[in-house]
Amino acid sequence: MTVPAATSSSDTGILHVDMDAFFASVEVRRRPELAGLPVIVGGAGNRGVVTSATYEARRYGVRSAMPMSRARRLCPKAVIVPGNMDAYVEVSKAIMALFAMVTPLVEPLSLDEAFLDVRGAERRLGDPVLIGQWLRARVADEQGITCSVGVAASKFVAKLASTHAKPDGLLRIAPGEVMDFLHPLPATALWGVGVKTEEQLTRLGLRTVGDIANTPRATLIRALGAAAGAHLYELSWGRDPRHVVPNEPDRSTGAEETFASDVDDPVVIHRELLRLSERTAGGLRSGGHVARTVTIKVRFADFKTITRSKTLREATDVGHEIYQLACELFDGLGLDRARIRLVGVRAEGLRPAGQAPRQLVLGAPERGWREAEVAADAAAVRFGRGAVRPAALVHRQHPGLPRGTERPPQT
DNA sequence: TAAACTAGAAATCCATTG
DNA sequence: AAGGCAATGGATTTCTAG
Repeated sequence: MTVPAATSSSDTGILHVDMDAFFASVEVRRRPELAGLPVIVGGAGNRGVVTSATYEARRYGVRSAMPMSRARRLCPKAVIVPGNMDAYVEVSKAIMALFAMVTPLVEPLSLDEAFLDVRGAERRLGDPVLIGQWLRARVADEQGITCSVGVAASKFVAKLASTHAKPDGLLRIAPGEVMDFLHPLPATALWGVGVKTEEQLTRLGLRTVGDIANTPRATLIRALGAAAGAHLYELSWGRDPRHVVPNEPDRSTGAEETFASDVDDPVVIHRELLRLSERTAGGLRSGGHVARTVTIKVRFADFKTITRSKTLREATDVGHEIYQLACELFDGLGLDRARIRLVGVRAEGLRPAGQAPRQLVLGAPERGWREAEVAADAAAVRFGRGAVRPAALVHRQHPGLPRGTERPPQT
């Protein structure tokens, strides 16, 4: 990688920092005997997908989000390891702390990547390229993993640059180089262009970013909708006014789970809804939030997926209230032992807890639940998760028995 | 063919309200 | 009085990304 000495990079103050093959890299660092091998992180069960893969595995065509069965066929000698989310969160905290040393203007996109606006740090730390190299060295030293950095004047060019630099590289795109860099790229390189948008673009005969740039705005808006059309047109000319915004508040939190095998027993479904509701409520409480809208998601055996939601007048962070609502929504579907692959529970319309004090209605059925759940939160901190849980969830989880096959306790 | 999980944004449809 | 309209909030789906 080269850093042109004569160029000032002070006009490109946005960095995109992205760990290389993050989960897989952390696994390799934890288990050095895996170094140099094709390693795949993902659900080991028969229904898992690839979460992350080392470059050795990618050479065989393994990609993240790929069904594990397919990945195994592509690369039979790959070492498949289950994820250790706690370990990834820990590394994530460390790198985010490193970013914070550079600037308060850090916008995390996920556990392993973030935008940094370093325009205010130049006097103190040097130009953006220097800062990028410093970050890469520190991440390598302290975490034993590599990362890549894109440097540009805007967020989306910085992101494309880091992708281009991978693995273990840094790329700066100067303002004068943006068009030459951008226009030959396939349209799918643009943020927001996925499978469906690509189909639309192909229908219009548009393959590259340059093709989009040379298409009338109105045509794009007609084909893609107001927001996406205008957005893509602007991006294709290298225009991206979005700022680096730290700490966007959460808008929703939730949990979903795919059964090890399809379930048609409503009792099992309800029990799962309870578990997911408790987890969702725990997420609300740990974030200091309450929510007004509860959404359930049901995916059937044929992969058809529906959602149903309901909005409360009073926001809540109580698992049992969420569970009640989730059950109402599920029962309202009127299913007759349909084969279900996945259920999920989400809480939306988040607001800070304590803003609107909960009215305690004497004799209301949910009275006391919140207190019980807060106590359970505290016990979980002291004794570990699962120390306290609803009775309906106690007789669970025989090790080795696939989820979804156990019978409900007879009443 | 086999398809996790978490999340945000936008589009569409619908009902209510003024 | 009737009808239309905009604004708003909610429900649902769809698309995208890591």
